[in-house]
Amino acid sequence: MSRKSIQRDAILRVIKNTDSHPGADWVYAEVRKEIPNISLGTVYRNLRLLAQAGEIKELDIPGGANRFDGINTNHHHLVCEKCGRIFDLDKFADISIEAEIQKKTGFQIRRQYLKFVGLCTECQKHEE
Amino acid sequence: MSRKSIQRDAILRVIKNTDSHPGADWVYAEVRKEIPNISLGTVYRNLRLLAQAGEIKELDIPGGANRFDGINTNHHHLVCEKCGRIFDLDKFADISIEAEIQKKTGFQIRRQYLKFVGLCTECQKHEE
DNA sequence: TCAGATAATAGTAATAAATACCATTATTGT
DNA sequence: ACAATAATGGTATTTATTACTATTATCTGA
Ligand SMILES: [Mn+2]
Ligand SMILES: [Mn+2]
Ligand SMILES: [Zn+2]
Ligand SMILES: [Zn+2]
Repeated sequence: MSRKSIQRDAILRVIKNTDSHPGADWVYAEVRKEIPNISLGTVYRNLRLLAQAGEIKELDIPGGANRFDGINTNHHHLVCEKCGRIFDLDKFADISIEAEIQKKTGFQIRRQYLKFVGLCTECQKHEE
Repeated sequence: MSRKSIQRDAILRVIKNTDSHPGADWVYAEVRKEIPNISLGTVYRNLRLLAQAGEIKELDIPGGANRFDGINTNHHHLVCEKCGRIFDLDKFADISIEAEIQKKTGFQIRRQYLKFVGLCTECQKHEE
């Protein structure tokens, strides 16, 4: 990722300016408002590159497309399995057993992902 | 899932008898040794049903097919991003902030997933 | 015991997400 | 400005997973 491009800048700006944890398709639609002929492949490639570079996060979601997160600080997520929305969990930032696990298992930990799957308050209302 | 079938029994037995967290394709190959003409769709359908029923777990893996886990007790995972193997993390069983989160956010938590992504001891050796 | 109801399957077609490819364009260091 | 080459757009392809449907297997209860 050694040269810059207006496409990558736009993609990064879009993802940094929402807290909705969007998928690649939403990012594509947003960036197209600025750069109408941007390729979907460019969006995927740059989202991947930005995630590898640690500028954004990529989230694996049960039964759906991957989602991206412009916030790269340590935090975790609530995933609603009804509406698909993803909420941040800032307060409980760190699962601090990482060092202990590294020592006991020898596994070299690079990233940790904690997600709670369930129903958001909205969707609880609409359940009978 | 009200009627039983020999296909579903075989699928469940296969997944309960390995600790390798296999994908659907591996389960398919294994069950075919017993039931050579079983359909891949049947494997997928039953893995999903068994996961919904809570008999097995389904794991979302970065950049790969979903994996399944015959152990349905509370435990978490180490995912090696080089070889793709998944290791159990039994000792540190429970992220116990669940009740606190439910109270503070109102989110109704049904399942929790904690995974650490990095390099297993094997793959660390083969890195320069 | 067996006949009707219907859940489950096999085989195949279709979908959706993500990646691969490649000729063209844009960026960067000199 | 120019050469080197990273990055893109447009398209084709792959891969995982689901949908469809005619047939088969399971279950219930008369
Ligand atoms: Mn987030
Ligand atoms: Mn496990
Ligand atoms: Zn919801
Ligand atoms: Zn490994």
